[in-house]
Amino acid sequence: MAVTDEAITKIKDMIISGKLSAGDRLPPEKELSEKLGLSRSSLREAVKALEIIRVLDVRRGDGTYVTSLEPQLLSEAMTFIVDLHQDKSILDIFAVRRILEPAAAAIAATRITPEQITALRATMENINDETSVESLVDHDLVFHELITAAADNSYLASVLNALSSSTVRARIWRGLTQEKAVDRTLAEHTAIIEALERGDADLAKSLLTVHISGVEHWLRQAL
Amino acid sequence: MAVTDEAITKIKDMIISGKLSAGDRLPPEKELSEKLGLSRSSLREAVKALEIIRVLDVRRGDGTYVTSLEPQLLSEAMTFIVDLHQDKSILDIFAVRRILEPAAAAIAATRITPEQITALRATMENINDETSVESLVDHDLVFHELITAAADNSYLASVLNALSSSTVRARIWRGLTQEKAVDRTLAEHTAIIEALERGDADLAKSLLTVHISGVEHWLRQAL
DNA sequence: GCATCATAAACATCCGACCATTAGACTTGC
DNA sequence: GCAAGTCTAATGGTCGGATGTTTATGATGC
Repeated sequence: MAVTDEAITKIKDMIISGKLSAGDRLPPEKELSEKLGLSRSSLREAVKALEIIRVLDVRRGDGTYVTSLEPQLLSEAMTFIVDLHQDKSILDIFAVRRILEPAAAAIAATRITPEQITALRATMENINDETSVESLVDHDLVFHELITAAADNSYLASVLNALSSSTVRARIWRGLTQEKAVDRTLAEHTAIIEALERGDADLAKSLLTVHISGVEHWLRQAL
Repeated sequence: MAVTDEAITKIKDMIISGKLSAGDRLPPEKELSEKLGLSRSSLREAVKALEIIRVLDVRRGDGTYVTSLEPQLLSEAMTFIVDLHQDKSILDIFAVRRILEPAAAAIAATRITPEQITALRATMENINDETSVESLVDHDLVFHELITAAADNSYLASVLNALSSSTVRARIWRGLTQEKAVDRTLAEHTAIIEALERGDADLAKSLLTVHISGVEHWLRQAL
């Protein structure tokens, strides 16, 4: 194994074993490189790799720290990866979403707060036929993130958010607007909000399944 | 943004835009660094970061290539990340598994092949009270991977495999053996195989839910 | 045709220098 | 005493080049 990979493994192990905890500061690059027995250049490659997957947080002029390792950071790292995979088999990704998101909605229905309902309704305002694709994507992102957030499981939210990154959504919404399917999508969103508000987990789950399947169906014929 | 991060973004964009496709070879480090306007050292940090998330494949003495970007590679990258998160909220991770794996089993029940059934049974052989924890973990890994593989959705399998990495499993099995719960776990595995063999999707789904919930329950009281 | 070897290309590693930024100590002025 | 500004040491960011190691490839000889 290359020295850089060894360094990555060593740092990873230090975190898993608890020698390094969330928020801890690593020794300066020069010192750590000597300790691990490699050059600063090679160590920096290792640190950069761990930085991109949100394990380390490098602050210039200050030092390098272990991130909070919160689930949300998993989402960022996963999104980066999924963005690169999306063209390969977007339908497979959608199939996973179709499993997770209805389940998330069912959980959300049992514990969503009035404030979250209000926030959901807010995503529906000021949307009409002239709304730009970018704006539609933004609202759609917030809508679905609010639902997954209401399910109160950060990992569930992370995986879902990564699987439906804004890059993926953008391409889909572009298609939806061309197909004049925006109205239908918004109507489904409205129905979902109402089900959540009534605490009807079963209906919310089914509505989400229908909602996602609809987009999936459009995708299937568009490809 | 630092030059290294710019390089990461540029390479990523080249892949997303299609200028670089799976299997393509990148220009030599020296040439690419000049093209992107940064030093070779900095470029190498970018390449290393993309290598660890399985986007680039660096072959010493040969060159650097874009990986196949197959879903399985997503799993490797995700596993690396999840390993670092596991202590934070393993119960949340289990909750996601409890959603995904029963759904995967239901799909698997409709399309599993006799060969896959045979392979599943094979994971049950030679297991008894003296079997080491490491061996139990291995068999358990194969058992669940076979089910997710039978569902025939690489992304579903990738996410599931990452969420139940061997590191996570190892700790759980250590607990299970202490609790003398190995027999029960194996009995549940047997029941799942039979349901899959009969093509009973509904039962397979429920059995998986029960199976995972059982472990979840043990975990909840152990923590 | 096949095995062996020589060569060049490409990545791996290291070193040392210098730049840019930051946190924190310090000074200043009130 | 306190607030604002300043200075400095620590730390990461970037670079260029030198050298080692591995691999692919073509030449060579049989």
